[in-house]
Amino acid sequence: MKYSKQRELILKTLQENPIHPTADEIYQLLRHELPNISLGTVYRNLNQLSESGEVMKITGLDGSVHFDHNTHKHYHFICNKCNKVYDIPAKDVPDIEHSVSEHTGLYISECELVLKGLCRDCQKLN
Amino acid sequence: MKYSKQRELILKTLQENPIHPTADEIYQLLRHELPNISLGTVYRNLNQLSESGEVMKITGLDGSVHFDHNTHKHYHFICNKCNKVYDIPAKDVPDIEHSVSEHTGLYISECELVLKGLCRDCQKLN
DNA sequence: TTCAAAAGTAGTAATGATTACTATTATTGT
DNA sequence: ACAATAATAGTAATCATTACTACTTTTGAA
Repeated sequence: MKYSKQRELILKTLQENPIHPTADEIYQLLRHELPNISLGTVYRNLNQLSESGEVMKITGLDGSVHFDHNTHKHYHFICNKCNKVYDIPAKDVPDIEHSVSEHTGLYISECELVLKGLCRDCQKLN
Repeated sequence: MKYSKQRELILKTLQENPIHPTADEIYQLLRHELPNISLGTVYRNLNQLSESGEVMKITGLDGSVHFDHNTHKHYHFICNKCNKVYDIPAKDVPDIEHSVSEHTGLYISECELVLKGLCRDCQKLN
């Protein structure tokens, strides 16, 4: 993988905007700095970066695809009211892989968990 | 929601084919019995049925959308080798909702879990 | 430093899944 | 039996994503 300014800025945008943006949101943000970056470039780089493990690709319950620069093991929560995506650290979730593989004999390599509900702010507003 | 033969057959197809088919797979299966059913009809009905809770919509880690007539609480596993989708009964998985809401204060209403790895058959073939 | 191979890019076209639209048909309660 | 309402087939439109192409950057060795 060769260096490119575009890839560097995509990664930087992702780090500076921990809002779990979509490819198009990153594209819109980047156009300020790099007016004629191509949307295809954003997709290509995000896919490369998620292949190489530098970013994480999250598919929401509605099928929308978000990207996350947090590569520590963690899960996600999407608020039904404000639609924000929150990180759930692995320590707040019981060990799923181990439990499932013990009960079923399956070998588990990946585990995606998406929770939905109301975040703390939106609970107050009720 | 009025009765329709199309919706009845879509539900029947889903029950008789517990392979977690996609909308298009259901469409292809149904064309044998109902040669000029429309793909749009399949989508419309699957969405209605998942709205009304009669079927379950699953988004795989790759974003592909599958449907499941099993409405008991359960999760899914997709084999990396044979690509089959398996049901994981809730009893094989620790109580995620409770644990997360205790640790985070979030109110959890939905919980989608998709695991990937090797199924028992594909483990043997290694 | 120079230069050619490899990888990356912008811009555009193509794809594939899903939804919207419309004129027609089926279901339902009275 | 009939009018209101919902559903349908078929087609066109949309949206996210990928593929393609001619051109530009990066990189490492001569």
